[in-house]
Amino acid sequence: MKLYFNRWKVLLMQFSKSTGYALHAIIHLARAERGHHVGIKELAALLGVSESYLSKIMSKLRQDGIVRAMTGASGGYELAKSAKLITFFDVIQVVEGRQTMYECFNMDSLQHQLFFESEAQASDPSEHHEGQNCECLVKKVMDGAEQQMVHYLQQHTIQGVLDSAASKKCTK
Amino acid sequence: MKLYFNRWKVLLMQFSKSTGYALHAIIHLARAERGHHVGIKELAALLGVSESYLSKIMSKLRQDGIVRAMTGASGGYELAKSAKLITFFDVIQVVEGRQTMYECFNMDSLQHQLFFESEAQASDPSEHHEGQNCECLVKKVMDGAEQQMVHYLQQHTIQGVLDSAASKKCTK
DNA sequence: ATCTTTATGGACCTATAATATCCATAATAG
DNA sequence: CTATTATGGATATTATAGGTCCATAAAGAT
Ligand code: SF4
Ligand code: SF4
Repeated sequence: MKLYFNRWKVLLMQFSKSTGYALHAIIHLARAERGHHVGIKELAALLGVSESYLSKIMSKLRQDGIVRAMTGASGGYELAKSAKLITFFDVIQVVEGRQTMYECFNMDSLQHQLFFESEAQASDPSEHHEGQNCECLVKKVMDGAEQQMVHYLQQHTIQGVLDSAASKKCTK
Repeated sequence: MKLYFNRWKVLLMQFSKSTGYALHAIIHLARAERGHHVGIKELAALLGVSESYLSKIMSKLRQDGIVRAMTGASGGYELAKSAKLITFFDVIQVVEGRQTMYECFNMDSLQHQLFFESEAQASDPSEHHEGQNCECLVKKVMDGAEQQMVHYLQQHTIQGVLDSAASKKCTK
């Protein structure tokens, strides 16, 4: 029972499950008391994911300075800095990477060259991407869209979510 | 030569190449004269992609009312509406789908329930997602971020890019 | 010192989405 | 009727997401 192109199971352009795991793990750490280490066992059980897999994600978070880890008995993870200083973007970036969301698929394509034909006679086409003053508008719009999202994610911290949750209390 | 987890080739959260193809194809159609049909051969050659593959994408664009198609000799594609009325979002949505970018990975997880523990004693947990007034803040931030991007993409039309390209002329 | 607990990182595996090709069929102009 | 062009089904290929297993290292407890 495979799904074919016309019935395309379009799932693209989604955050990975790993991002969800990372966010929820961080939030749990933020709720723990200062100085207390939370083990991978506890985290994995909480999120309903295997310890092996989650440990890979936690390890990346450690390498990026979001959390601290300690081995040995009564070891585990804790936040490396205040939850006020950890934005959604920080966490997401660790898992999803740092490339731009839209990459030009073919700079050698005929159309790409046509896009710069206006005054491409004088200089060589590849040079046009260096200077900031002469950028392709397609790419510009796509990058602009990404920036909108990034900016929003940079403005929302883990602490912010905790605070709102505490104060709001789901007013029904 | 495989890449392993620690060297994760993080490419996630990117627009697909298909989106690039779709956008560039639409732009080419917008530049063509009114009433003229552009064949898949021309488009595929222009973008440097196979005719078979591009035709799938064009077919989806047709189903969504972005372009019109005509079979037979001197057939091909043309825009179904003015380029002023086609936003980046319209095109992207066809290829990338319509789901939200962040999907909750596990509503049965212990943490999800903890998040709603505040007043979850009275009613059942699954009901909390129905009402708009009591939404999870993690999900809310993620959806908010998506909305920022979507809104931006909805404000930029294909015609807008063509106009800017014509007027600006890469002022060096 | 030795044992136990816990994180780390390498190698491997599997499922699925993204990308691509081939071909039979339908529709249209001339 | 014929040449041309889009359509859609079936299939193949490749890359990535998602997940497992195990040997090793580090740190606390005995
Ligand atoms: S988006 Fe612009 S710069 Fe990128 S390939 Fe297309 S025409 Fe070239
Ligand atoms: S993001 Fe919120 S609603 Fe979604 S699974 Fe996590 S706690 Fe539940």
